[in-house]
Amino acid sequence: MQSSPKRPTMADVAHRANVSTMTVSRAFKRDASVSADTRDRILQAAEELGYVFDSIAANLSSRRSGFVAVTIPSINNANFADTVRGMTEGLRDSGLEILLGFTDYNVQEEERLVGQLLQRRPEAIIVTGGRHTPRCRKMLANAGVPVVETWDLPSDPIGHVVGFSNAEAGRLMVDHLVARGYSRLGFIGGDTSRDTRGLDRRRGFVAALQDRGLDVMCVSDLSAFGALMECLRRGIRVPDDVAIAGFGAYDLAEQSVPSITTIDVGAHEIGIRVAELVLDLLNGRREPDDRVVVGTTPKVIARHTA
Amino acid sequence: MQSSPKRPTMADVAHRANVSTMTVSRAFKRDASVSADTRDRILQAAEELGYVFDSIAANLSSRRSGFVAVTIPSINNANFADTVRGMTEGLRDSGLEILLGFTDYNVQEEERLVGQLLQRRPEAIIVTGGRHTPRCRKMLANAGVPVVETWDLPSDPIGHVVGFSNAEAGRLMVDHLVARGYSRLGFIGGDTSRDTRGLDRRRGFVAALQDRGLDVMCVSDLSAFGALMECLRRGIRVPDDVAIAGFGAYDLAEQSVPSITTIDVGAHEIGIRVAELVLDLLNGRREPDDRVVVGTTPKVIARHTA
DNA sequence: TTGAAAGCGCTAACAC
DNA sequence: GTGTTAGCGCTTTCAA
Repeated sequence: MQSSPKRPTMADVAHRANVSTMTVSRAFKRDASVSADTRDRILQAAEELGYVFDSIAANLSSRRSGFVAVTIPSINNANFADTVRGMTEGLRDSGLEILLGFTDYNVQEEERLVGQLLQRRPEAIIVTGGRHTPRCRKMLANAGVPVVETWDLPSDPIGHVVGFSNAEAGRLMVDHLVARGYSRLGFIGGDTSRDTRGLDRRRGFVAALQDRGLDVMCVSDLSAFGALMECLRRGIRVPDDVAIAGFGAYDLAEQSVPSITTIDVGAHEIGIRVAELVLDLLNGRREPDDRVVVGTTPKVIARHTA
Repeated sequence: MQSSPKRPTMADVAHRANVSTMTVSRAFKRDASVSADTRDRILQAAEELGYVFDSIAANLSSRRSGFVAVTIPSINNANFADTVRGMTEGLRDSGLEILLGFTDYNVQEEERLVGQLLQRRPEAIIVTGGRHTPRCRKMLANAGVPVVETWDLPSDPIGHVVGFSNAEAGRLMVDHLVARGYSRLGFIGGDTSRDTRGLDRRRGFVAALQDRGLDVMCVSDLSAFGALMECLRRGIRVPDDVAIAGFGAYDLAEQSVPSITTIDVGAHEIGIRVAELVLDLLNGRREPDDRVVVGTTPKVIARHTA
């Protein structure tokens, strides 16, 4: 599958342009200390040879991979996708690429994934959530690069944090519902043992209910839409007979008729903030040792279902 | 940021376990030709030293990156996310990792991205769509690794193809609508110059209309939901006053009341098929030179809006 | 089953 | 502004 003979290397380009490989190397990283003339010759020689820069070799030599490793639970989730998009935007023009992995909401899988990602020598590693296996924590702590936990506010962070309290988000919604006069509240979702952030929101929700001595009835995440549609099918009036609130501020919740009351956690902004933090850390604008905790603030978006 | 002194290398592990680095290397890739006893010693030494395998060095030496490069237009799209998920599943246990990049529906950006990805020496490259800049086509054609175009059925493929005709998908929906007695059809979306697949669907749709001499009114993609909700707001009855059909078979379309007629293109299956193809190619189960075209078949899912 | 030697294709560090 | 030297940390290849 190799293009017939053998890929050209910098040495080939150097030879053709009558310079040393070092000069070729400089020309390719826009190092100012190459004369315009020389650079032109080099780039032309490279073009003629069909030379493609080999970053693996560059990475090994410079001991910089150019990667930021990122783990998210799933790619099929608009919230995490927004966060990754934020990171992508924030890292644009930094020369860093995102190496993305999916944990499938499973800490065992996360452990495996983190181990694998670290072998690629990322310059920073960003994980979703603050709960990990002991072995995973240890790997992260010993990685020797900045670690950022997101989408959570762990009490014992490994390194840096950009996120919010999921329990607090749950409480927030109870406050909202109670203020609207609802008194029999329930929670749909977040009961799988794997989505620990969903569980945290449920806990916060239930705890807030208990504080008030209220009953339980119905609230959810994306499933709010499913619940709403089911109510329509059954002729249950929303929000008159029952209120429904979601979580995540999906586009869908806004479009929906009636539009769905939800919590916006600023998923995209989390990504942006993470990127800023990582760049500050990597460029020495921030000391690696001062642990940064960026608390983002979930907000209730009051709409028509609650 | 380095763990104080210096990361341990294979040589350190070898030294501690009283073997050569070569034996350590073998132990780490579960090479059978290492005695169980020796391997145990090595793994223990590695554990004690906190050794982390450096795949960059391994990649350079073996000239295998372990990467499959993948470009998709956006991470915020359930369809492409499904495809990536399919690939992830299909490549699990193959030792290959996905290096994902986003083009933002922009062929210029795709060109830049492909250039960047190729520098990482992927073992195969998978791109979304069959339209690329000339320079991008050239890079792909000369990459020296399998190239797969997806989500399209280009007339002049670069390498392999796993996809479907977007124009055909457009026609399919016209057939469906006409069969249901609708005669004034329109198309919402696919008019940005960048989403060429959306445009193709529109073309197929319009071409099919012209074949029948019909008027134009309203059809869409995810926007079908938006259109539907707007109709509800205005008291327009769907599908009595107007029919609405979407594209992509999002969960939302099924949940929605009324549920939305749509086209399922088997996004997840595309990912699975791509992974199979790539593995066949890489393992020599298939000749790299026989161009494979896997045509997937979009299907209309008739529901309540049309 | 194990080891020695020779790189992989770049860049750091230092000359000039 | 450009070149030389010496690796980066692994694996390939060949021997034993």
